[in-house]
Amino acid sequence: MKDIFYKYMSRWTSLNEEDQQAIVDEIQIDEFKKGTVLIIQGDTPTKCYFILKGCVRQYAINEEGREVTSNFYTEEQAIAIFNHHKPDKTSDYTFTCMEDSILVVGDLVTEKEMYNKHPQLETMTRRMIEESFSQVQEEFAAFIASSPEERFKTLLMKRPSLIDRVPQHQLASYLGITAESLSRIKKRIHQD
Amino acid sequence: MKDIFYKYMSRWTSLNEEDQQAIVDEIQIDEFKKGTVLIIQGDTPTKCYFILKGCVRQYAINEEGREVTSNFYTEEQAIAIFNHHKPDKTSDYTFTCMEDSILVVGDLVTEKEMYNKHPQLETMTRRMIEESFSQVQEEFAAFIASSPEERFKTLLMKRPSLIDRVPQHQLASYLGITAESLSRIKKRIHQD
DNA sequence: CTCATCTCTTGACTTAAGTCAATGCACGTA
DNA sequence: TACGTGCATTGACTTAAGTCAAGAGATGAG
Repeated sequence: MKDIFYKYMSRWTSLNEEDQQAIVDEIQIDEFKKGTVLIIQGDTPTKCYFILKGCVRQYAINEEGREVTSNFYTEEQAIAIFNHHKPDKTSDYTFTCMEDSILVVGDLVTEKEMYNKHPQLETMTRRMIEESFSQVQEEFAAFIASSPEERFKTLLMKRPSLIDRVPQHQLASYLGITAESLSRIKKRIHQD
Repeated sequence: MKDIFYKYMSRWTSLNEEDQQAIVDEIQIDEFKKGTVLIIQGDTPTKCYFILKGCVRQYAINEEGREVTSNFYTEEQAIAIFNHHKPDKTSDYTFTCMEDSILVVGDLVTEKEMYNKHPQLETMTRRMIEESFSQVQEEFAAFIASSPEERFKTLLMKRPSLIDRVPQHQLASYLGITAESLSRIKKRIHQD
């Protein structure tokens, strides 16, 4: 499992193998059962996560008490929650495992120590964050410009595995439509 | 004008005043006329920008030849475009000044030198990027969960100055609806 | 001043998404 | 096995967003 993280990290840094291995040796990897709640909406998270295997859903309960899914994280994605600019530092979202998962667990409290200990780690994470940020910006721009049917088609193209891994009504929520509408869109598409 | 940037920067770093001033002394500030194109879709940008005064629109021409607006940047916002993960490093968007603007201009080529010269600069930019990223994630999640009317209301609440500064049909595009629909939504709201 | 261009509103009409409800199927637990 | 729960589909109906087009007003250039 650590190989996966090692390989992933190699994309981001010019650390020599020794330093890179030192970082990898220090990371904590845990297994979580399907249904595990990693972070609860309203709580202040002390951990961050990187997915080696599995799928994690990000959702919130809105003012009407309904669940609204805002993201699914899968293999080789970091669950990037930055809340230190918020006064109370609480998370607006709940994160749960949609299936048995294996995650790298980072400690937000000792984050700074890690940066001091491995000076190039900050460059690495900055670049990782930049890519994630860039991708989210692109996805957001595409979402704005798309109809619900186009959004579903994009999902089929870019993240087909989600279809098998998460319930359709949650996918619908993630696409900003109702489960009924998604059902109809699927029917329409399969007739084409 | 440099005061604005200095004050903004103070939020992000524990640099002493001297170091901070050194960075501020080094930055380049330019004025741009309304209509100036900063970055053209398809080109490879060599500059990045931070807005001291003014408004910049991000848009793309889609496959049907229509303009789709995906963001407006206003005072104290960085135009954060990270494309080094793309093979050809080109920008998917065009950026134009919606009004006369004053911008901090950063050079992407000498970026690394700046980080080496001011070691804490990287921490500062990482934290700035983290906040921007967090905000975009929140906006994206809210967008997904909202109806067009709710999106407009949110815009009224969070960024009211955009109403006076950009044409309504571009606002509509940014909200993912047609100009006609936005007109109708405004009418509906003003009757309430 | 005239004219062209751009922007916004509005009406008529269409389309698709939302709401409510019912049905059937799959799965997990006792 | 029976039952409860969760999920997906479907129908009836409503609502709102999209499309097309026209009209009016504002602005800038010649």
